Amino acid sequence: MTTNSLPTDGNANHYRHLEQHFRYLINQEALLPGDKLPSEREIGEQFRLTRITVRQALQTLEAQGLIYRQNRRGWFVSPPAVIYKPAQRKSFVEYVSKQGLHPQTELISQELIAADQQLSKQMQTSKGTPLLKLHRRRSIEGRPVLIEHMILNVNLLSGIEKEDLSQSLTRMLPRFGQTYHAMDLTFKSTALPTSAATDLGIAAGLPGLQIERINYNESGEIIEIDYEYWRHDAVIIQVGIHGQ
Amino acid sequence: MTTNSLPTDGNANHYRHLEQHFRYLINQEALLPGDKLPSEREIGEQFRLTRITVRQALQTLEAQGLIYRQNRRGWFVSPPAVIYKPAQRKSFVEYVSKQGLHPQTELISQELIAADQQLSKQMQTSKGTPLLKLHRRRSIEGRPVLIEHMILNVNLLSGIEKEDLSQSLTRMLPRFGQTYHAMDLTFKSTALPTSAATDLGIAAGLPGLQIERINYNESGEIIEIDYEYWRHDAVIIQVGIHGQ
DNA sequence: GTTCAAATCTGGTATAGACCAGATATACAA
DNA sequence: TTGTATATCTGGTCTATACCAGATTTGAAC
Repeated sequence: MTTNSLPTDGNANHYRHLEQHFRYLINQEALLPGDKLPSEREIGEQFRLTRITVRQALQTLEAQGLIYRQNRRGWFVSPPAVIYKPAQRKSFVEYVSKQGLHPQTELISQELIAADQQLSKQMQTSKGTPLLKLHRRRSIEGRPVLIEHMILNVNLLSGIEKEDLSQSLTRMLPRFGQTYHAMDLTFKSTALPTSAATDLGIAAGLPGLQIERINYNESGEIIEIDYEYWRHDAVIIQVGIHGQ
Repeated sequence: MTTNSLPTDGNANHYRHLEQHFRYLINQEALLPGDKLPSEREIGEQFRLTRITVRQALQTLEAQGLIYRQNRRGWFVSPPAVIYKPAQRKSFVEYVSKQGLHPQTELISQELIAADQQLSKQMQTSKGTPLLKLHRRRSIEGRPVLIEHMILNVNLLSGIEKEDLSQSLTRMLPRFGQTYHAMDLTFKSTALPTSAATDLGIAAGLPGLQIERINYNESGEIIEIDYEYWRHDAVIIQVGIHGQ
């Protein structure tokens, strides 16, 4: 058999060098958050590496949260992660702004439905209860970072479906005589489901952080259940646990 | 230029089919937790795909937490994730066992040191305070899932360095007149640092979950600071937040 | 200037083949 | 039976090349 390839140098860890190169540029602030990296092909030419090797390096940097990609648009330097402290009960807009970053919320869809068997059980309410399903996308510094699927108990928030639902719910609740009192949180590091990945404009199957949040009012009724899918590199969670 | 390749069929999503195939086998329990998958080369032959394509499918399943790899040993089906509820203050051994899984702890290293400038600040104690650095690996069902780096204040736990430190600290503390009272937790989804990845026997740069935990006693002194690096697919975290 | 179709650029997916290092199994010697 | 050297297997890294689909830019027509 003839071989028509160059030597493969199969264990030289070229992609680690590339990784170091970009890590250095980012640390030195030669590349700033939001900046676009050269295309995979350009990087390959510059470093005399194949695209596969270049992609491996970029994917490693992505796993480390230093860069991210936008489908068929290119690779970009990640903005810093936002710190989320659930116990403070601040709205997304509030805690992102306080950290000097610029939040945005888009309403993707809303739907008024009646609770079926499964949903009524989940929401601890009776069958037929009116529920509002919300689907929103939230961005920081123009980068989509989180997809939200919410289910609200409209019996506790009657008329809420007529509000501007791209606004903060946390701030809206007092007008309906409700406040978040207790919440149950579940965190899980998992691959983003296809739909969430599409909404975030990234490739499916990338690692992400899933947060499930059940919000109770003072009476212990469920106001709202919230499923959030975050870009893995966009958030740091801090929780304090006190007393016995 | 001559072309000596077969058509590349460059957008057929073959690896999604492979992904579905194994997902199905795992769901049907034709493949059980801990089972070894065929080698990448065997899978490639069976499905007439290149190894690169096969690897892409396997890596996607890995991101979803369904399978994991051991360096140069092969791919295996993941055991179910363990649920960790920090507020319950149960030991690792306790909450893993309660879920019907088998925990193990290995002490990798221990070192008695004196607090320098930085450490004393971190531990909120005076310079020169004796500290114990622990480095442990914990496994579930024989699979290493977490690397722990701990720093203990020996002034609060004098003589602890003579104990068997592969045992549960949580259970050991009462003997030293200490109990975990409050804790501050920070969660971050990030790539595993090289050292942690090596200790877990996996490739560096894979996504993981980093937990930082600061444990306080009743007097508000720091007993211990704990840095944990978890396999991303090995743990689900649940926290309840109550009261204002 | 505005509109819209075509060219171009970018990442996504894929084939074919290769060498390396660590883990494992095998066979042989003591 | 017990080591131990060796062959083999497996994933890890790499070259070279190709086509596809969506995003962006370009340029011509209006």
